[in-house]
Amino acid sequence: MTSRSARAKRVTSDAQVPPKGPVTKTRAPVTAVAPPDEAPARKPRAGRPPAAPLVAPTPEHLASVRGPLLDWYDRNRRDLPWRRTKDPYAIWLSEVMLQQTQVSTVIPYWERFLKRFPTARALASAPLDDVLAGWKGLGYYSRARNLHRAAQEVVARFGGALPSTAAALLELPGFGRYTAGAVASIAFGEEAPLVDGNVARVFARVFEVEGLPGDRQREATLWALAAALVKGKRPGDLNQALMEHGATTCRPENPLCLLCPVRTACVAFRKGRVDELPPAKVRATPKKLTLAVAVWPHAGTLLFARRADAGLFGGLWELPGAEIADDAPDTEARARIAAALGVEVKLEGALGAVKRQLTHRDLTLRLLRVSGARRPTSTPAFQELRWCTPADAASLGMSTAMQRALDAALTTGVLAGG
DNA sequence: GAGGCGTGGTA
DNA sequence: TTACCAAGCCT
Repeated sequence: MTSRSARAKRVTSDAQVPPKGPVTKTRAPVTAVAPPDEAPARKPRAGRPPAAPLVAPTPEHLASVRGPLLDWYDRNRRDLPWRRTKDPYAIWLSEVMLQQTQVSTVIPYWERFLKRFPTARALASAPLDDVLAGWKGLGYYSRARNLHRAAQEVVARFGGALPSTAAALLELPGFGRYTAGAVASIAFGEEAPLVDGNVARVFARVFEVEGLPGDRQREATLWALAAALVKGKRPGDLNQALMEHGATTCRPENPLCLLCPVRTACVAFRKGRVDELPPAKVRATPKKLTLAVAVWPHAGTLLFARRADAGLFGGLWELPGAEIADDAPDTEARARIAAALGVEVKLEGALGAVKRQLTHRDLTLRLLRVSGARRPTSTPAFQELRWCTPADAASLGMSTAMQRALDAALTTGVLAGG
């Protein structure tokens, strides 16, 4: 069996990207995918470059997927906490947390967060700082900022009640096509389609949708399929069934085809192409990012800084950091920190480094113990500066990377004995 | 539209 | 250890 990792590609930043085929602005040929018992009819137009076919399934083929999938879902659905509520706000929260994040990771966050911010109104009236603290460690922190903004908009424009259509939801910050479809269908019963990574994979196999992730034609095909399939009863369950099926059975690697409820309707299964659909995403090599991080003890506290809202770890607290070259000497690192803080600092010693692997960054935090005659209380490089004890810092919104750096710094005993 | 944006699980 | 990957959105 071909493993996905063997097929997966990785490009370095200076690698040549394979040239894309000639682009045609004319509509690609429409290919009807025949039900598995019949031979597929493919009629690419002569004289044109091959384009991803727009899959147009027959009503029979759709029905042969829809029914068995819903039956399977009724028997196999996982008992997830957000499936026990009909509260649109709670469902919305689950969908945002689940973006690019696995179910098992989300569950404790969802329960904690909902307890702390039980309604859209409660969330809207909370300081962003508290919201980010509730998101601490979950990653992709712009989700929390957008959620907070959207809650405020919901209160201001809709009296605290989430709008009930995908079209209206799409106007809110943090709602893309997927999340709008998910909340509209699951919380409000609208026949709104959704396509996530799971659904894309399921469709690629069942309907033999070609093309790489991100390809426009492919995306259009997937959304058209989702829209066709969701028409009917229980649209929310149908959408969840698709995702659940993709997450548990039609997995990226080692899919459980023998347990698959739609095996007989699956074109890839019939053709033996399950392992080659969908093609693996081409990922860029993470870029190196090195930050000099200031460990500045004073009277049982350390200096913390709140990052700008945009960009990496936006709005989060940190030991004040400044970007440096990977091979920068400590003297240069000290200078960068001094510039960021707007005061002179003295280098007291290096406290080692913490490395973190992000999806897109190879992050190194170099800890430098510093001191200074003038202790800063504000500086343009950061939204806010604050001198905190470790206990104070525990309740700040902070990335896991910086939490590790802080733990490492405290382990060295910088605060011991004042 | 391609790249930025986190983290933890898994093989 | 390393690399891939997961219920995407924003610019």
